[in-house]
Amino acid sequence: MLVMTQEKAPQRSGSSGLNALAGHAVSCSEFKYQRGTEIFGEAEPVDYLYQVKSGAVRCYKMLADGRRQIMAFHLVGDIFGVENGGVHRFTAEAIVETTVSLTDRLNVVGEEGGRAAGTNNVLRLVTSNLQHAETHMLLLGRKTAIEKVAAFLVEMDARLSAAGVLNLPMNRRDVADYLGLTLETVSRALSQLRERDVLTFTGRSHRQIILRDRARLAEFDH
Amino acid sequence: MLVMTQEKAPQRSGSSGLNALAGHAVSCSEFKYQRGTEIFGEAEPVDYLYQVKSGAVRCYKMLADGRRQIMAFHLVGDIFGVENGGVHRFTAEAIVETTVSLTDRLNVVGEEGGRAAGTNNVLRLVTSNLQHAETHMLLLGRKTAIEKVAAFLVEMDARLSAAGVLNLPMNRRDVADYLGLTLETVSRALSQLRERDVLTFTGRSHRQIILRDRARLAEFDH
DNA sequence: CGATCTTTTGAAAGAGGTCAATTGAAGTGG
DNA sequence: CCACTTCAATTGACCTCTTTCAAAAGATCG
Repeated sequence: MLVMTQEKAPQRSGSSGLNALAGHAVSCSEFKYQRGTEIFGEAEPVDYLYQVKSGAVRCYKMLADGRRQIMAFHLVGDIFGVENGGVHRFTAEAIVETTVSLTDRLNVVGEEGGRAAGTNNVLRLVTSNLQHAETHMLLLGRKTAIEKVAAFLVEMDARLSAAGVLNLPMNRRDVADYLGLTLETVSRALSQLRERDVLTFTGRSHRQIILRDRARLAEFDH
Repeated sequence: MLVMTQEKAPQRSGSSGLNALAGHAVSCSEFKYQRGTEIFGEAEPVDYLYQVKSGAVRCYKMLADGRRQIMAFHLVGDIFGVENGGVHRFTAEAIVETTVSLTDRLNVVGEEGGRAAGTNNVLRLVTSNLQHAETHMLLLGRKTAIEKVAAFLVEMDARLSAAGVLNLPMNRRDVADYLGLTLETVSRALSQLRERDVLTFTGRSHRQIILRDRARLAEFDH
């Protein structure tokens, strides 16, 4: 697992070498991953901090028999791959063709040493991941299928709704593995919300969703 | 929620007479909470860092209709109550009579500023909480009832097994709310493990559990 | 256009939840 | 020490939500 395979090796893309983290000299460049390819794997050593420039990433854990739980989706602007021990605790994969900017991790920790006015970047990052995890545990442990799907739509709406259209990069199985459901149940919940005029699909793809009644959607998401 | 009620007010235990509330000079003292009382509530401002000296604490979130999800149990030695924003994201309660040592949070951050050789305390703390949350999401989203209960026993065994006896401070409802189950399902799973000779109860209480076959227990916990 | 992948939908089965009754443990006051 | 009460845990019967299995319709792509 420690060897970079051909499939997974990042391809350097030709764009700006500029630094996202209010930056330092260089230490940062961009890579492109084809859809479905692994960015890093569980138990691999941590080398970098990643930021999504375009595309989307899923981070997940798996059980021995193949059951998968997606901990989080990372969309444009999100930073991920922070660990404290030297090893990744989960796998990260590109959901669609994804460009990621790679920052040398030690360099970032160095910045933190600079201590910009009371709050430090890495701590804030980890804390916001923890916050998301806590909210998600409540969802996984205690919400019904329709509540889970509604909560997912609300979350995605806040993240990537452009011009009133929710353009999902992930498929139903990804959504299901994020919510602790099966893909059929996700599909049924979406159909139910459509029947009740909470949402519509744009003509073509069933991954483009228009939220017609956010108030009523919010009612489903307790 | 911001007012300290009589029930919830911590009782100073007989230790060092130094003042935690006044803030800076000395920043650590102990408080005792009766079982079932709140240590801090959701949306309350963050003032301190807590460490369990004796007893046990449950941290949970609730939905409007009363469904509860316990994010974590904190046992002797555990530190909890770390937030980055200024407000608690969940409620913390004493499960049994519990003594907690209270540390001024800013003071701790100050120490962190000292930067003890590369690793920083608060970051490590938050990261280990996040790690636990990630593992727990896998459990909540993808494990069966018996797998959840087995995983719970393995976790508790590692934490508080003394002299071969697991002495649980929490009741079945707490366990259920931790695992995303009902208390009846937890009870049934425990009975099933007992029937299969994986565990026994000590004569008296059903909160004292003897693990008779850790290897087989681990098989249930995938 | 054919092949593959995705999504939806239906029917049946199953895991866990709900409701209810019973037993057991713990604490209280006489 | 013994009723009496209360809380905790177990167990059973039934029900429901979600999963599983299967088929078909749609979308995407070479």
